[in-house]
Amino acid sequence: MDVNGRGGSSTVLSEEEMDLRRGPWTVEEDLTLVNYIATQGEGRWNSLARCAGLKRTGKSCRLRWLNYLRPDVRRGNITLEEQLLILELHSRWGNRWSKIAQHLPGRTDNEIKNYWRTRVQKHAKQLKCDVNSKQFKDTMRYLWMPRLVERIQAAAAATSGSSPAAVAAHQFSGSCDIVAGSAAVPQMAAGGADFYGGQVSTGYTPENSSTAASSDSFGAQVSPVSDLTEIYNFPVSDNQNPDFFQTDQVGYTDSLISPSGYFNQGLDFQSMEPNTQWYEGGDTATADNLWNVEDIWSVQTQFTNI
DNA sequence: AAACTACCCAACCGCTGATAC
DNA sequence: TGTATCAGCGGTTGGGTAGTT
Repeated sequence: MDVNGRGGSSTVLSEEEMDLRRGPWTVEEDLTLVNYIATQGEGRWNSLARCAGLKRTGKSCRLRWLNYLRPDVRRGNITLEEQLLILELHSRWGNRWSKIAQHLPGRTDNEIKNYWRTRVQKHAKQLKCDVNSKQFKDTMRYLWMPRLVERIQAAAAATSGSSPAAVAAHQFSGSCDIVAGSAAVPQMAAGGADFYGGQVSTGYTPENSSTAASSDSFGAQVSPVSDLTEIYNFPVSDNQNPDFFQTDQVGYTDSLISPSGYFNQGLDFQSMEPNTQWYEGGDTATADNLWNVEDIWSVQTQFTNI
């Protein structure tokens, strides 16, 4: 069976011969694609593109559907929980965006990749270190991630003491001696799949089209500065004296390199299945700027002294 | 107000592995 | 077995927008 439409009398036309369109999708194209998939299903993208009457490559149709038109595509800021997960999974798998995306329901590999390149790599650049360097990985592992945990915990506590997010944050913080000062604690897996309860629902509307409006019209309220910049907003950040920072952070620094520390144990994300409904409500308001220049330099100084 | 810069992200490109013939 | 085509992945780019000078 030629499921891909190959062979037979079908001829493969060049893009020029087919007068294929490129560039941004129009609302009409979006609707055509959505309606076709609604009735015929997805897959076999090249034949789908032809049968639907779209002057696009199958590749383009697939990408548009997966990254934008799918009803379960989640839009808006990357939440703190998602940031934490991305950092952890990237440390484990590297640039395996698709694999990482499987653990963030509703997020696309493209979105995660963009997040990483625009936010995370920017900070590596600010720290004047390679994103793959040990220094930067340590920064992520021992500073950003614990700080994210703190913020998740704080956010959860502020909203509700018994919400799934609050419970999760409690469990998560309990597993981090950097935050809670305890090493003998349950790991992330203790929270398991219900670490973040909640539903993903972002229905497509014509307004969502990239051509109908700019990126911020579909709710992607992106912070002008990296989400991660907030991570180092320590109380001492206003103090320009590096000695003050180091003195104040002795205990913290010690815990960072504690062999029994939480992040030495690592997060047990392996127990998390793809498509797990793990976030609550979509906290899009918390992914904002946290990290100022002084903090960056403080961190740099700190690591050069470890 | 205009010019410039930085940022974000949708879309494209090139490659690889899988599959059908 | 070789070839053609497809799906999917990661890397890259171009355009729009917001902020700054």
